[in-house]
Amino acid sequence: MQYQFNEIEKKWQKYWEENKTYAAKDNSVKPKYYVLDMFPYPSGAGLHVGHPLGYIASDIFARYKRLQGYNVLHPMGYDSFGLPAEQYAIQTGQHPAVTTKVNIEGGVDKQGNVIPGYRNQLDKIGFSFDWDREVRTSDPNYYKWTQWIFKQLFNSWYNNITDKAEKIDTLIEKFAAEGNTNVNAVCADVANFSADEWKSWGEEEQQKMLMNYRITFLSDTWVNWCPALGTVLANDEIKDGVSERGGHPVEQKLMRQWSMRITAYAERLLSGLEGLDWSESIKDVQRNWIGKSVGASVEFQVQNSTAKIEVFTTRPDTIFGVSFMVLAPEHPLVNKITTVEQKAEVEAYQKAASLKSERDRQSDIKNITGAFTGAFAIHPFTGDKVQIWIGDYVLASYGTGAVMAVPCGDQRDWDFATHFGIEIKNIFKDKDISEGAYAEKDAVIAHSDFLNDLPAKEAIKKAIAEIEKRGLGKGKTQYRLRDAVFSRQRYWGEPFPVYYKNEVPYLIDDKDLPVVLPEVDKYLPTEDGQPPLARAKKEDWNVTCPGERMEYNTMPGWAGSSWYFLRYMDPTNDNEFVAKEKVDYWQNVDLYIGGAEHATGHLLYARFWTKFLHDLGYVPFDEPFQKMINQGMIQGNSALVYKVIPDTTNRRQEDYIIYVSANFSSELKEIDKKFKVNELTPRAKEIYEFIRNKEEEGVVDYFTKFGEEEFQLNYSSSLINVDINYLDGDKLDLDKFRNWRAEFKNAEFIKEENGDFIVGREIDKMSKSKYNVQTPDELVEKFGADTLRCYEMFLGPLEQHKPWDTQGITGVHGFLKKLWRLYHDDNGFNVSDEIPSNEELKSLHKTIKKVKEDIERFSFNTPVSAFMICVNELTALKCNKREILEPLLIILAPYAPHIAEELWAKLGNTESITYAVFPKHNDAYLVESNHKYPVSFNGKMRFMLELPADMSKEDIEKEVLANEQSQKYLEGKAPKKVIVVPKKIVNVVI
RNA sequence: GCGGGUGUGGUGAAAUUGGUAGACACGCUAGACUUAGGAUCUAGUGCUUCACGGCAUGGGGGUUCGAGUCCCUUCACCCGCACCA
Repeated sequence: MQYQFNEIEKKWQKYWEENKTYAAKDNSVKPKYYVLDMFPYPSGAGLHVGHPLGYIASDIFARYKRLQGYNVLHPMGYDSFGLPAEQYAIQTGQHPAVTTKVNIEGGVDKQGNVIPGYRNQLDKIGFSFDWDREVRTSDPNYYKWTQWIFKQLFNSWYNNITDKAEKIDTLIEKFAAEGNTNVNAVCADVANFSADEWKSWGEEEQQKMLMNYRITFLSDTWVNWCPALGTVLANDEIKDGVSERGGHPVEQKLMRQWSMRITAYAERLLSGLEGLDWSESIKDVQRNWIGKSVGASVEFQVQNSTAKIEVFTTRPDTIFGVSFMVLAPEHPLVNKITTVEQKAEVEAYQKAASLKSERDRQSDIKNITGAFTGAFAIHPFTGDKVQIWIGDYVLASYGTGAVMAVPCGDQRDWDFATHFGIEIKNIFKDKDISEGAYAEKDAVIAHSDFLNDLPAKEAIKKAIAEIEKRGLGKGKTQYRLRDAVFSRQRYWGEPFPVYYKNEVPYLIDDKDLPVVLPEVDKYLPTEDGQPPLARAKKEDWNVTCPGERMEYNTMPGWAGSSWYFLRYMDPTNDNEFVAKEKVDYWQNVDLYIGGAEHATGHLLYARFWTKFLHDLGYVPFDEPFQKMINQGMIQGNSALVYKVIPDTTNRRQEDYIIYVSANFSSELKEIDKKFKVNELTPRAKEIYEFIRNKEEEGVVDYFTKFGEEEFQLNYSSSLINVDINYLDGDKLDLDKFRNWRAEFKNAEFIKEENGDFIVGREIDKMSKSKYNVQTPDELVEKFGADTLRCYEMFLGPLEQHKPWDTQGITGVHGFLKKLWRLYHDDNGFNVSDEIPSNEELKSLHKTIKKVKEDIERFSFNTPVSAFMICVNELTALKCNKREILEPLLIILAPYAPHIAEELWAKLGNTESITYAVFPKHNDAYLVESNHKYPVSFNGKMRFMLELPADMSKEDIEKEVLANEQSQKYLEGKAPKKVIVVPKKIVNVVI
């Protein structure tokens, strides 16, 4: 009886759906476990084999946890707002909501392409998702709550004293009672005001003041404007100076935008990483992105001026080494302090710097440039005059846009000083700074007054104390993290629950949420450059706008994905974003699986929102994802064919395109240059003759003749990608290839001796344009979902990147067939109730032990091998005993749930295997009476010796030395030492 | 430059605490059965040597009775970040 995987899989997928087998219970006596996959964007291209890799791993873990008695939450949904659907809408006029629906549910797109649909593709793989909890960020019932969270952020401020976000009401009370003098908040630069002043202000003025404190706030900020996409981008959406999506140029533009005061959370986002079970590299990326530096801010008085220059330094211990100062060219003080003599030079420099893009400045770091302002600052301790320069190695956007330059301790300052011939003071004891700065923090300070003889680390503390004592500045911590821009000038995103009255923003009432995305005539900006939503008239919106207009921006992609894991706990709640008792039960995500590319985007924002919701008491935890695994990328394995077009002067070359099997590429090179026919290697001669024959047919001359029997082939060649579906291994199916496109119809092929045509290989990203996309659907059709699941895991460690290769899939498929045969004979299902032998029990129990241990350490590839070994052993033992075969199904079920269910049912079980009990291994079956000792001499293994497992060390030593084989290796000498490790090895040292 | 990661047969890989390196699978070779579905089974397969043996976990060194595993050093590739004061 054959293993009919297609029938079995359809049957069980239907059963699971009808019986809601994977529905999670919101209250249960079982312990909870939350397994989540990163939110997918449902693109029209559909799934390729790389996408489900992580889903398979998380599904195995979810199923394993159910078998271990956990109540498992394992949901799936869609991050369905986003650029591709909108770009498609701009091109075709089709509403992005329609495109999105087709991409998820399947159908035909506007150009007539059949879209399989994410959901259909996922269903075929047999995932144990609780689909009743599905969410889509573009669903008004979902984004109602994204808008609600936005309102909470708007109505909150960050109190540095309590170190958490608080309701804005508490701030308003303070303002009314005592003004802002005693308020310690994360906010914009604001002047002090009294309670009376506050009360004297009108509504509008008060609102404007509050905007400086709100956690989401409206302000004019320099943003990354991407003209091609017609929108602003966050820092994490830019890679190498161009937009991450599409690779378009980005420029700086001052725009009125919503931002999120994520900087308030910088310290907590940093320290919170400690307790997370994430990879070191992702944590490092986040640490780097947050960029904490501890130091001091110090003020330098400008000579003959009231102006002061504030600098931030991490090395206040080196303050006596300051020999000049550098301001960013954009620094506001530059124009004030520059002397008349230096004015021309400084302005020229400023102009040159402003013309350079951010990217140019960064790529041009070796070129040291700057200009002297002619002004001097007074050193706060020594009273010395120090020159003030401008230079574009100082960034306007970091710190105060100014540095105190310490050339002996900072390489950039050293380079600058050396280049412009500025004095370099050495304030380090016994350090040579003639060749470069000494930047390590382990020096001892010298020539520095009260800091002399102190090691740097102590000097830093002392310097800060002194700076504060003299009122020159204070200890300060600086972060690289910037507030996150939250507006997008796009259509397909969450509308803000905001309207404007006199250009002051106000919130739409909770009872009127959601503010639904209005219909517009076009998905493009208006003629005067307003975002697409400006096309909607006031009455097109579902809410009555109490002001003159609604907000025209929409929220960025990360809005919906920053809290989706909470909505899965309570997806249909109309009264709250998530009910308290549900979030109290489910808590945070126990295991999160997804790509590493979201390190500075989604993963940081979701942590920020979680901490914020925690501060307001809405969620009981302040980290969303406790453990995370980042699956590696599956790369495409492109197939390349060498296309050779012999050139002639008098003939259309396309008539004679020749495709050359990959193994001939070196031979092709032989005839590429001048050659003599009789000197060619046999294979190269083959090509020569092949083309020569063509030549005679066509009266053309592909070969240039140089002398007697000396030729050179004239040709142009290129490598073309062929569809990997036309391959069998590396062999190209020539009939399929000829039928692919008209131009291949009459193609000529130079094949291997055995008649095969071999393609070249290259590892690329999997993409349609390379014809190297493997869809899971094809493999499920051919081999079944269980095979695909096991194979994707069998490929190697989850985190590792690996090229896709279907070669090995037959091995995994064969294993499942072999498993099937254990339960069947020629007449059908046949399992006996006989008592199993010790050998059979041992095989099963060692597999139980290994599979459990491996899954628990997230080693998903090794259990597949363990299953194979077990099935091989049981096949060899001809074991068909229930007591072995029934538990085997349970441990296999997470990997191959369909075949497990089928055989489980055949064994007479009436309930799904999903909630069976994962068997416990019994050590008694694993103990061996004998152990085969590898016997080594001087560390080299020479022979095996089987001895009783409980034999004493002394007896083992005697047995080994008495063994006749040992005599050969001892060569009559007495051993110096014999190392015996019971049940491991014996090593004889001679 | 800084940070993180990876280097093991023809290929994907295994070896969890230092203890038989290469499990399991692909591929390949030979054979059996059947002569078609990409079926199934058996044997072999790191390199080298006729063999005894020797050599092998990117390279070099060290610790150890014993190192893929620990330490030092070096090379290659991949991924982040990058004038961050």
